[in-house]
Order: sequence, then structure tokens, then C-alpha cells
Amino acid sequence: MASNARFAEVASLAGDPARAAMLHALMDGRALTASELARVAGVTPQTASGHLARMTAAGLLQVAKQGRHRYHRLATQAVAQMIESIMQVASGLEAMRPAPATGPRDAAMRAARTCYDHLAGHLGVTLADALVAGGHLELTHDAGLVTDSGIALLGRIGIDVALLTAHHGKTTRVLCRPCLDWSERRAHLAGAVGAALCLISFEENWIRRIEGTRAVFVTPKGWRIYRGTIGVR
Amino acid sequence: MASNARFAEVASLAGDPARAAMLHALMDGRALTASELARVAGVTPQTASGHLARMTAAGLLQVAKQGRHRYHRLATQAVAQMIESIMQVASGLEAMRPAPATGPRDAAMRAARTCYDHLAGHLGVTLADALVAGGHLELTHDAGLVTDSGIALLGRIGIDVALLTAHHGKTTRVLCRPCLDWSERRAHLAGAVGAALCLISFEENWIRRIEGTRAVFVTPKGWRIYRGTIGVR
DNA sequence: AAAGTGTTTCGGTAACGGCCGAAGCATGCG
DNA sequence: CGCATGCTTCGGCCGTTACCGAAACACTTT
Repeated sequence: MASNARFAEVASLAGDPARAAMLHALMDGRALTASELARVAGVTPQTASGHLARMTAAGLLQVAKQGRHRYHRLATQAVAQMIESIMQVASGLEAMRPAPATGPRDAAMRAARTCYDHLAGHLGVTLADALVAGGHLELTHDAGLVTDSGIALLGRIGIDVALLTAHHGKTTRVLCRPCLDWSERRAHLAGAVGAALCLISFEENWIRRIEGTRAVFVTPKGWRIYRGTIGVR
Repeated sequence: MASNARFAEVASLAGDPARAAMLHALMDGRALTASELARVAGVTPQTASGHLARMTAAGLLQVAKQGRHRYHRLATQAVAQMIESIMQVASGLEAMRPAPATGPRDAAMRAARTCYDHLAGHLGVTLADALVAGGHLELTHDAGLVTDSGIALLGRIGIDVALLTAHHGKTTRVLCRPCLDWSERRAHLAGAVGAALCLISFEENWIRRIEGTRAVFVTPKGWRIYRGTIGVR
């Protein structure tokens, strides 16, 4: 097994506090500049630059230069999924820890945030719960599927499931994936359907991002849709 | 986000070559002694002991003392999934590398092996392909489900899908999960169904483990079942 | 009780890697 | 054309940690 060295290299890259902070910051799927990442990691720009170069060389990150800025983003979905799964294990250990000091920003994060390309936090699990309760969705701890009633419901709010499937060239309704929430310790909705729901929520102004964070808040219009159509609470 | 430190701790633990080798060795789900793990990692027992103690303290491993041996195993499925996802990213980088020297043992590993609790390698993807081709299974890159015809087929070879679902207390057929193969670069079958198929294959002597490795070989009886009933090749 | 094997603890060494200050390239603006 | 800004490279310091030899510990066997 010669790939052992690669494995260790990748894990080791994620295993540094500064780099971990950067990766977390990139989990919302957006591309950030080197300076922004330096700030969130709490290091000087030149230190951050070194980290970013290494992660890019290793294929974890993808960089696009635009003017005098360099925008960094996670290279692939696989990287995002890896980070999720590490968070998963890491949060599992936290169970036996004293409750961490919870600032106001943390409260917003726990209430609703994006996780790479989908919704997480209390909002995320609430939406997933409502969809499951309404028979629109079936979830286990490691797989999920959209029912016929779910296809209809999603169509009503502007998501064409057939289009999502067509994009993958397969004829199935298995386009969702549970993603265990590190704050709620419950499954929320990831995968193509989760991403589509998140996207349309931004587009239709059901949610808005809280500047500079991964946290979001739900607009009154958003609550109407979530409650009325999806059946939340 | 106070969990950042935990995240880095976990990733960092996986990021050492010696520890990575141990984790890989434990991916077949069995429990190994400290000495065995020291051998596979290429370090002395006292070094291995330190590594194992740290990983156990961090919750990655679980240890059971039995006589003068201490058996170490992965603590949870989440840990196995994390390792998978890191392998995923790591193997993605390998795409542009020269082909690694492939010894005879590597050949057996590529042909068929266990991956935590299910089957991987050429055998794994071949089985998954056959099930998909026969309409018994539907897979995308991040989810999967068993069809009615699949439930019938699995029942014929001794796997009661209803029993698997009952165990999770939910009424769904979404008990499988695709798991990208690092050698084949294709999806094979994981999740509850994948685990059940692997288990029954061992019990019925369709496959046998090659002593001391994760590799397995298919018995003549096994080929009869795989070809005749599942429709391989 | 004594001998032997598997495992852990301790101490010391060596190497790797993160960090910053200073200086060097780029790009955009006045 | 300079000057500012964003980013990178270079050099040196320092903390962390993997590693092994030696010795202690635990448990089984004779």
C-alpha cells in the first residue's frame, strides 16, 4: 500500500490548527482571499501564504487569481466531505467535555448556517425533520432518498428533481445524503437536493447570510415558505 | 467555533505515517494487538504503544484487554468513514502520479479485500455493478437504495432487508451507501446492505480471508452464487 | 516462585515544521 | 511614473513530537 504516505500527507495538512481554521472557513463553498484566510486563522499573511501553497499543491485547494487577489476554495466535494467526516469524529469526542463558552455569534451559528453547499444547524435538522415527517424524504444514518410526494413538493418550491438527476445522467431519486450536524448531533440534508434547497433559499430570499460568517438567518418570507409549504414545526 | 482544536487534534493524529498505517490495518474492522500494529507501522513496540495510547485517549480507538494482549479496534463507524474519506482525497491526488510498483500482495488486495465491514476492490465494484445492472440497486455518487427486486434477490441469498431496517427502527429501503474504491476509482457497496453481504459471504464460505491481510479470495462456491444469482459478469 | 512474553513508562536525542521579520514580485490606482 | 496593496519567498528561531534504548510492569506458564 504505497498510498499510505499520501494519506498521512493529506491528514497532516488538515491537522494543523491554522490550516484547519482556513478549511473550516472555506466550508461554505465560497472562495476567500489569502488575507481573509490569514485573519480567520490568526496568523500573518506570509504564514498563511505558505499554508495555502502547500494545500494547493496537495490538491486540497483550488486557486483563481483575479487582479491582485487570489481566491482560494476547496478543490472538490470530496475534500468538503472529508472535512465533514473529521468534524464528525471530532464532535463525537466533545460529548464528554464541559459546555464551551457560547458567545452570541456561536448562537447564530447553531441556529442556522451553511455547510459547504447546504443548510445546517437547527434550521437544517428542522427542515430535514419536517420533510421526513411529511413523508417527502426517507433518511437513515448513511443514506437517503426522495419520495414521489417529495418530488412533487420540491417541484412546488421551484426545484426540478428530474433536472438534478438528468445532470448526473442516471435515472434515480437518490440524490440526497444525510450529514450529521456537529451542533445538533442529528442528521440534516446534504447531497444534490440539499444543495438545491440551499441555493433556492438564497435566490428567493428565504435566508440571508450574516456578513462575514457561515451563519444565516431566516427572513419572514422564508418562515412562511418553510412553515406553510414544507411543514416546519 | 471552539471545536477547531479538536478537529486539528483528530486530523493530526491521522496525519502521522506510523499511525496512518495502523489505522489502515484496522480498516477491516478486526481488533489487532499492539505488537501486530507495531509491525505494520514499522516501529518498535514502545513507539507503537505511545501512538495507540494517544489515539485511544482521543476516542479514535477502543481497546479491550484480554489476558496479556490488548486488542485495539476502531472506536466507531464514524472513524472508519473518516478514514475512507481521507483515502478518497488522497487517492484523488495519485491520479497524476507514476504507477506504483505493484507486488503480488498488492494484486490480491486490488482483486478483493474488505473495507471496514464490506467488500471492496475489483470484486466489490463488480458486485455493485451487477446489482445496478440487474435493477436491484440504484447508486449515485453520494447515495443509494435497494429496489423491490433487490429486496427479493437479497432475500434469496439469505439477507432479510426488512430485518436490517427493523434494526434501525425506520421504514425505508435506504440502507446502502456508495463508497468510492481507492484502487478501482469506482463505487462499491457499503452501508448496512454492504455489510450484510460481506458477512454472509464469509459465513457461507463464498469468500475466505488471505491470512494476515485485508485481502480475500472467492471460492468456487462463491463464484457460483455471484455469477448465478447476482449476475456477475 | 521463577522465567518468559506482551506492553507500557521514562529519558534523551534529533528532526521536522510553524511562526514571524524583512525583503522581493506582482497588480492596480492616483 | 511612483506609491499603495496583496501576496510570496527567504532566513533564522523555537516549540513540538516521533523515535529508540533501557527498564519497569502485567499477566501467563512452568
